[in-house]
Amino acid sequence: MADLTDPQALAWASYQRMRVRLSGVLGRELAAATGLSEADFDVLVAVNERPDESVRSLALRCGLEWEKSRLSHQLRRMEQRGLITREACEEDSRGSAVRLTARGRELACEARKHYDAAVKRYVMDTLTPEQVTALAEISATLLDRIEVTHK
Amino acid sequence: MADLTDPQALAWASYQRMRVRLSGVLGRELAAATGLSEADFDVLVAVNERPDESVRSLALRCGLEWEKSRLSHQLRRMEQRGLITREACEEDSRGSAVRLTARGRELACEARKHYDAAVKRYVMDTLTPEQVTALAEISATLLDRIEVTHK
DNA sequence: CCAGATTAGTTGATGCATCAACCTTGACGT
DNA sequence: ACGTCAAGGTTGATGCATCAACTAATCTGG
Repeated sequence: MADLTDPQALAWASYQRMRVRLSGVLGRELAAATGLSEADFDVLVAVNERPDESVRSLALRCGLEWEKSRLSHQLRRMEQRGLITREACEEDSRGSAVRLTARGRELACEARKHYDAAVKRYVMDTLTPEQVTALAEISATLLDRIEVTHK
Repeated sequence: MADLTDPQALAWASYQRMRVRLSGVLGRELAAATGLSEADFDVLVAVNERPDESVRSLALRCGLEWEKSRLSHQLRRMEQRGLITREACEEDSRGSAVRLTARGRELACEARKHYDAAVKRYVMDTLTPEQVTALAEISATLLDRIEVTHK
């Protein structure tokens, strides 16, 4: 129950700084290249990866692990900008179905290319393969730890 | 210039998920324990760690690596909630100096304890020492990579 | 079949992050 | 000195994230 050791504190500080800077540059490059935010991007990709024409909000929400109000607000903004459309859902008339517009589909592909390239450039080409593996394992371990206590 | 490999894509997905969930639980626990946001916390700790009574906004900004308008907005909100006070700066009459209120100082200590304990619990006690070291190295490497191209 | 509980989704409010525009004050070259 | 320019900070606008309250449709037990 002791405090953090010095190396631990330094490791944490370094991680925090990296996390902030990295998502900063990735978000900025994405916005510069496509005009999309990361939230836009996540939604577009999630919808586009589906084989079906349209996706239920519910399915999106589960895939993204977002709160329902977050998704609702986000979809409203994206609809206003002409990236998606929303229509009634057949199976459940409470639900709604999301469909990409032509522009939405186009941007989804474009953005995916830019984003993956940036991840490659900033992360994958910078770390050794062993480090990439280590990062994956660390992430998986921490995720487990979180999910153990938070149901 | 190829795409991400499958393991790379999985590693990235895992990292992203961990990043979101971890800062989620840490932020939530901090808020539950103290009523502070992470932004509040960062500012309080940064001010409190100074030996001096009051700190210039400029110094804070550099330490936190925040934009000036971000800090200004944050300080306004914190002032309204009675965590800090702001006064004119002697050396440079453009500047402003920040001082913690009694409540601010108290919360800073309280929050630090809770936060460090949570980092220990979720991260340091979960990873092996080697993994902590690896994470620190990975973070430092990525930070270097980012700073090479940006600035 | 119906009453109560769940669930899908929306809405409004608030805090946080960023951008651009602005104001004041200090710095500097001439 | 003085004119110009840069720097410290504030403000307003917008988008994103979360919470709580709400509506409407579905499910479930009796």
